[in-house]
Amino acid sequence: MPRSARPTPARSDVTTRLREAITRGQLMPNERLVEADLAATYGVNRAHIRTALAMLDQEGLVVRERNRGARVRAITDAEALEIAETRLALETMVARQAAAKITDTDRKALRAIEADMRRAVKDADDMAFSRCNGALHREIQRIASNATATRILSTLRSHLVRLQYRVILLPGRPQSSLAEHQAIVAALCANDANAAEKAMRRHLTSFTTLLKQAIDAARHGGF
Amino acid sequence: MPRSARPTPARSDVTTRLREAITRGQLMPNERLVEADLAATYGVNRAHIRTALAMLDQEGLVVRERNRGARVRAITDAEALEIAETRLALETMVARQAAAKITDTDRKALRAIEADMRRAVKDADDMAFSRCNGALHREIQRIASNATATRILSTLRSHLVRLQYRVILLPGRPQSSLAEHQAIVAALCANDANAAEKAMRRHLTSFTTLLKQAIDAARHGGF
DNA sequence: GCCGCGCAGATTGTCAACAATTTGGATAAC
DNA sequence: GTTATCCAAATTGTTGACAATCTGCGCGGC
Repeated sequence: MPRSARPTPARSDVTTRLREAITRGQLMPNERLVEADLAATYGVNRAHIRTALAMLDQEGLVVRERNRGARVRAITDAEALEIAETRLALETMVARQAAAKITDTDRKALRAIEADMRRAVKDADDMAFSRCNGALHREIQRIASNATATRILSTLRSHLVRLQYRVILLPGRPQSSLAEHQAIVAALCANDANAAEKAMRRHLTSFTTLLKQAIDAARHGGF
Repeated sequence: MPRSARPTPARSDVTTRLREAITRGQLMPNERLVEADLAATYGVNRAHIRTALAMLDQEGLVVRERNRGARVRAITDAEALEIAETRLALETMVARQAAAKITDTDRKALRAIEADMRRAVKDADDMAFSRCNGALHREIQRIASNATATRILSTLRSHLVRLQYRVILLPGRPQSSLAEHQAIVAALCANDANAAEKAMRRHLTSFTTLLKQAIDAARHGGF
């Protein structure tokens, strides 16, 4: 039987679609998530929305109060830093593990992404740079093949994506970030776990510091 | 109105009860979780069970296959090590943060738990020791007040509890574990972030190593 | 004996209706 | 003008029924 007119048009993962809507900022923090509305929007039953909200609650992207419904969880500045630091701790571990497991194929993949990233910096293409950034980190996680850490990092990232742009758009950030990434790639390709961990720590420390500055600037300046 | 005959007898968190049933081993790995049965067991509606299963799925404690229901997720040996290593990375960070924030009240609490632990070792009371162990780690997390890391660690722990006993019951383990914990407490009380991180790393590295040995022994020996 | 076929039971997926609760505003009292 | 009270609309919580799907078993053909 051809599935031309499929009965469930990708309705299986409303959770994914809702998650993306939140991380992309289409649903603003503290915005109420009315089950009936969401059901209508995504063309599914209220039960689907209900379980999706339960999962996103567990994931920390929404909060639910009994009889009061769900809202997009607004993360505080302090929490953003917590997340950035937790990410740092995990990604340094992942970098170390990746250095121990890397193969020639992996090296090629890393260098390809690095080349893309260099190009993006030269062209001053922030969007492309951001994509390469994500791709590189994900590739390192794939090499480390630590499913547990990868899963946790992906949920942490979903909380950070919105803030990330503030940092990337800082003047001179792409250049220094590129250098940091190159150091990471070099260490990984050399099988040097210590150097890889150190390079990743330096990279993410710098990210965290800049994030902190961006947050402070937002608080005092134009909020 | 008095709530003598309360309408919802703690039915609100079937999720918690299910989670505990799994972590305590009352529900075995790969055991099928039939919604109707669970609903009857816990005296709630199938919808409750359904959302509980969705959350525990997100948490990684159960797996669900479409139209085939949910089962308790069986974690592999490799995964157990992944989890232990991830835990190590997070708890070393937490130890560092706790050292930076510790107050006199916190110091007292830590020393009290340490005393309990010493007593448990002297009495060779493994259960009490295990409780103190958990209490100490939780207290350190509370001091660090990194909600993000604490949340992640609590789910990681839920995966490790069953394996934990294998390690604790090894001969001589309580004694060496006690010494490791004392080093951690001392470093924390001295506000020494570097020493605290180092002590925690040593402690959890030793735990991870023993866990690895226990796994290998189980594989080759009597499993 | 072995393999495919199909049926019945068990189980999950979907849905709509109803009950319970909250929320905002209108109304009345002061 | 302010506050308290109550009602109606909106929203979530709960339940049961039905449809879709899977699973195991018996039956028949070879």
